[in-house]
Amino acid sequence: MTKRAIMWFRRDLRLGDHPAILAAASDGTEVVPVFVIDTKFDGAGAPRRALLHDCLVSLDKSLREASGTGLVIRRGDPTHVIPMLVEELNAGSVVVSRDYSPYGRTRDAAVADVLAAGGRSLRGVGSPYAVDPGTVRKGDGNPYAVFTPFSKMWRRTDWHGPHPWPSDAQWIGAGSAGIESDGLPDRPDPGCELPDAGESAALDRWRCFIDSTGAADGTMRSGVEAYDDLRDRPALTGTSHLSPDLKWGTIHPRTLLADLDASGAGARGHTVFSSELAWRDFYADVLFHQPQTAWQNLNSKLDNIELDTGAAAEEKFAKWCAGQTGFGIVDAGMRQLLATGWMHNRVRMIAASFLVKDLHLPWQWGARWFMEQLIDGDLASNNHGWQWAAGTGTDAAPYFRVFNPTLQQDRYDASGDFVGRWVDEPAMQMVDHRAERDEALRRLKEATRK
DNA sequence: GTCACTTTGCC
DNA sequence: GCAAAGTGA
Repeated sequence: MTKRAIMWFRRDLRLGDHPAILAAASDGTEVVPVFVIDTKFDGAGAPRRALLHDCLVSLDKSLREASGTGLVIRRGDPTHVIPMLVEELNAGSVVVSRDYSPYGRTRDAAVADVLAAGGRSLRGVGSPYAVDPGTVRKGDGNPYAVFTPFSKMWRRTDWHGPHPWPSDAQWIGAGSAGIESDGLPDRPDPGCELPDAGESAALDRWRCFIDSTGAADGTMRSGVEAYDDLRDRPALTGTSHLSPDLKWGTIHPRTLLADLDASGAGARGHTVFSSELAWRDFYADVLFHQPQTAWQNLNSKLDNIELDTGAAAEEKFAKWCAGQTGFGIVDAGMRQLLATGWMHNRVRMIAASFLVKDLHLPWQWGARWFMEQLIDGDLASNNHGWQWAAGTGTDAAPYFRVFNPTLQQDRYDASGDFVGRWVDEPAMQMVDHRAERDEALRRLKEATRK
């Protein structure tokens, strides 16, 4: 009798360079492609759920083209849905790409327990990272707390090369006899424009970034070669825009790293871009070792810092969310976020610093807002990015490093092109940066007083 | 214990 | 150029 396995997709919505699919399909095993719309995420941000919807449409289409059979979609709690499907389909195992997020680990452990009770197994193969969380360690076996030494070790760690396309997989999915899919629920209204979603769109974006000779400043370089010069200029398309693809796994960082090696991008472009992938792996590693730091200060010494609360704080927060702070680059970024579900990374840092240092609000408020609005919202990268900006996170460096939004704007948007694109009214600054900087430093000193 | 280093920003 | 403290080797 032919063996059958379930390929349970989560945030790995592609067919290429996908070791879990290859593992599921080995020895002629029939593979049922499944995605569970987890009711736990019903309240997640509409832009991200809409992009997920588009990624699922694309994956379903790719499966149908490859095999004439589609993605099996079920809605519910995976700890119930997956074991039920195993029964229904008489599958011997369930194969997944490992999920290292706090919720993902809990969910997968629960699913594995239920399956084991029925004599079946949950098999984790691969992850969304070039180097799995927990792999890169110091000489004494402990994990790194600072990025630079982590990244040096990360670069010395071997990662697996890209995996081949699963051309001989025996897919048996929606449309096959006896296999039913609930189909996709209605697409949530994202409230903003979304980029093209899916694996081929991701590969197009990437090829455009490494192949073109048309860097955004008009020099005859590829995007990756110009990356070091242009990545901090929000008015330009100097970054890859692959963050939503990495979030949903429509492309894998392995693919990117291998292409960088092969492209002759030059040592500098290669190193600067790949270090961004190292940041992604680093934050996943930090969150893996300390899951509570998703929403709690990594540096608990700052737990008692004075923060604003009450109606006045809510009012300041609302202005920040709406892009009505009166600081051009902050407002432009916040409006870009509302209109597109994406924000340039330099501007994320500036907007985050402003919320924490100028408005004295909890970084968690900003992190939650970003998670609600971003199409690339990833718990590890987003929340540890916020902790970095707040000075509570993985930086040996100090809280007293305070961004000056005006100087940042002069430095990275000197022409005013970016701010002008989103803001046309005169600036009425809601606070005095100089005074709030001093106030932030005062609160820090008080909190860290021995 | 020492010493280099910090997605650096500010002045 | 300076500030400035914790990490990592």
